[in-house]
Amino acid sequence: MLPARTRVAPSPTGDPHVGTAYQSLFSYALARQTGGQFILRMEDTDQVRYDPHSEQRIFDALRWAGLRYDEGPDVGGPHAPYRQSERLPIYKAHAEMLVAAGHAYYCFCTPERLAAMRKEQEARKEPPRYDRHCLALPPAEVQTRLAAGERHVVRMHMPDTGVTTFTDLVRGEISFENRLIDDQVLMKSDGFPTYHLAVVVDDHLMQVTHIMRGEEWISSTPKHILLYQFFGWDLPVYAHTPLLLNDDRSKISKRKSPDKTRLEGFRERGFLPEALLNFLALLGWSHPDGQEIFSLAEFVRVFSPERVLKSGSVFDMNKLIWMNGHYIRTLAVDELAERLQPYTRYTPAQVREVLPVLQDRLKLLGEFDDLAAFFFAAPQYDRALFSSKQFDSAALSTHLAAARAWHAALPWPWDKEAWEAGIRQLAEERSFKKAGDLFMLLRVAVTGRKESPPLYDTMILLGREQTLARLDAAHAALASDR
RNA sequence: GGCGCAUUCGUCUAGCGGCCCAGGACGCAGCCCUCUCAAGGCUGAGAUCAGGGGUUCGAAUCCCCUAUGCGCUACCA
Repeated sequence: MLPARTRVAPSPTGDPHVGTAYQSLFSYALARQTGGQFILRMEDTDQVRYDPHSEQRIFDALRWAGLRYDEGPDVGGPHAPYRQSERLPIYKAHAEMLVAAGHAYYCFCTPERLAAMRKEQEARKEPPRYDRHCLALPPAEVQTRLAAGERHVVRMHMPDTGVTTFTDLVRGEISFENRLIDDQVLMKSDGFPTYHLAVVVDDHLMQVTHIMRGEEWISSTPKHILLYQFFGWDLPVYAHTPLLLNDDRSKISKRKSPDKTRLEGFRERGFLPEALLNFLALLGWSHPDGQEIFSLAEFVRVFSPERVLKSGSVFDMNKLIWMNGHYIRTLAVDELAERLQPYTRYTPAQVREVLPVLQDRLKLLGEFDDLAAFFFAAPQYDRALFSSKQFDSAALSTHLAAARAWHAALPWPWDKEAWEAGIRQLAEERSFKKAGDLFMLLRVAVTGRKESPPLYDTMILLGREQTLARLDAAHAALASDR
């Protein structure tokens, strides 16, 4: 395959969106596997929704995800600028070319007239579309109104006949009747282009060969194709990917899925970018061998647009969390410790020390401190955790004292086999119904929790002094609570 | 309303005419391991392949119709 030039074109309108990473993933893979380039372009043509901080956050989010782009606003490239707001003269010139050729026209209709028109159309059960009021204006009048500086837009003059057909790489042939397509606004009255003009002009000028985008764009594609034809340009290849869905199967949205849409949210909670990317890849594509776990490099190698899925996928947070845990388990301790640094208040040495017993229990990096806390600070005992069906707190208290004395007498370093045998024997001597009950008593005493890594490992990590101190503290807590 | 796209276990999917009375993954249940929680291993429940017509010796797979869902229908992308 010839080198593909692909692009992702987010709008800097707020929080970096998961869809940007999702779309980037496929475009990135296609560019990389063909030895082409992947481009980032800022579609900042909406002055109303524009957020000045958004752009930098998008750069950071893509960098975090590991989706390196070859050209973009912050890295430059042969087709700069990569920010649409800095390309206004280009769009203006192209819009004028279209007008000159009769493929577009000036429109002076006010928002009020447009609104009234739509209302009427709706009342008559007609599809809402522009009535071409300004197409009929005499050229002389257009010139005088333009010269007078009257507010206006440029509209695309759609053909009244014919069918626009294109072959989508993932869905096959798709056709639209030209006469049913509205006369799309190309240039807004504020001098900015709309998406439709800007995307076509830029994709052509930037020599984009493959356009991969969400399926919500399918119905806009004929407008874009017609523009290519009006300009006399070669068409790019289109491939529309399935949508990411909310649990109710509607297009994923911040309002319905606040925990799934913000890219920064995934980072904050401690998802590994490789897990997120792997998961997203599976939402829009399937591996030819049915493999579910694969790296970005592997994805780049085996990706093919033909295997892109056709229907939208519900974003299953549960599975992502599972996958994140899986990736965490595959990491070497040193590597994991490093990755935990932004998420923990503990030192790298501390993290490395306890990680071996915590790694299998970690699903999100952000949960590490909660899991590790008892290693580094004496627990605050929750009296309820000590409750036993068999013993009252007085009895529990004496058992703890006995266990403490037994540990104190055990030669350090404690041997695992000897230690465990000792605990079991002690449980029997103190007439515990199950040895496990004694283990649990000690677990709560040592960790302040009912779930923890294996007791022996935990005590060894804590050390003799700290273990004895906690047994004392628990004993005191139980004794004072009467 | 119009146009478009889609439709296999709860969810993500495999399947491109016979190997499928449908396989895998997450989740769920049980068992094993086990001092708890995880991790891991095993087993199981779970889909009349949206419905109806065709085509064919044979259809989840091809064709048509219907239904449903979703997307678009802005001087937002």
